Amino acid sequence: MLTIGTLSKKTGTKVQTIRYYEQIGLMPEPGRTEGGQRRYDNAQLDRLSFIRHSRQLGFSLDAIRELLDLSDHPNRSCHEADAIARRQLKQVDQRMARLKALRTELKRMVHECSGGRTGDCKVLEVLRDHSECLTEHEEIGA
Amino acid sequence: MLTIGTLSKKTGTKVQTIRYYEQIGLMPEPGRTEGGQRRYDNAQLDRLSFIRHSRQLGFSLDAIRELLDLSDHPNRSCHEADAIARRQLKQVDQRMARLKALRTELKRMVHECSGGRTGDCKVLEVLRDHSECLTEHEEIGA
DNA sequence: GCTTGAACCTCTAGCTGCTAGAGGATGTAT
DNA sequence: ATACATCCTCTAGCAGCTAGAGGTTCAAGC
Repeated sequence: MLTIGTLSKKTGTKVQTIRYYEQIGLMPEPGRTEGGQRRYDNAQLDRLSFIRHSRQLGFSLDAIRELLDLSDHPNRSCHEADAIARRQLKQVDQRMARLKALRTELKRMVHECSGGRTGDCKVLEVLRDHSECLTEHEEIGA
Repeated sequence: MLTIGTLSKKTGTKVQTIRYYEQIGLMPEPGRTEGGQRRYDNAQLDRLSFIRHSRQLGFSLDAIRELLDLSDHPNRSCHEADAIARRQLKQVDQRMARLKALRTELKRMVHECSGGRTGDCKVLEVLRDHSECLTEHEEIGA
């Protein structure tokens, strides 16, 4: 039986985050001691590791909820899991493409900075005038 | 003189967002009609465009605050603006590197999916067991 | 001048995915 | 018995918006 602190260390998840996952129903309610402290078993350790790893791969908590559900039913078709992963891959591809465009723009800005007064600063000038941009980058939150 | 709605259309910023920027002090308090409606001039249009464009390039609102401040003082050295842009570029580079690692992993997951039962699903298996990963990807929020 | 209706106003609450802190109870080692 | 690390719940906060309720104002058409 693991305390929440031990689980925290083993998975690299903050204690507060574990409680948060329980609150939103991603982690099941664990057993408690007489005094009311949470105690976890290995199944729960596995589940949290799964969540953690999925987060590291960028899956949203909603997607993880679906993936966990699929994982709990080994006889269903894995078609859905595959679809979720593909969706995630697509998102990553899109984000990378956007970042690439931003990078180009940023590089150009920095490259052209002559180190003089802010009045002549290329960095600020580019920010002032979108028309100077070589690439389109309409989306925010890349 | 522009209404908030016109400003919104011209900059592609939602009306609520413009009011939010005013609330946090990123946009100045505009003039008002007798009835209390906001009216903007071209200086404010420029300022919002600057903010918008900076957001598109991924700058945080705090960074933008600094950049705006620098932009308001044309005689200062542009060293700081350059530093902010370089910092941003570095962040973009880091995010891209992380995304690249994630992409590799996701691609592998999806590629190995055989389309059978979830019990044998490679996607879920990889999520279950981090040790199967070829790359490290410790950071979240890539 | 009057009516209509789109656009404006303020205020509050919500989103994702946590994180931090207050104020107090529990568990374990000595 | 005592110390003190860890646990508990609860509330509020972070970025950066977004949405909705409930009410007012503006401008155009008649």
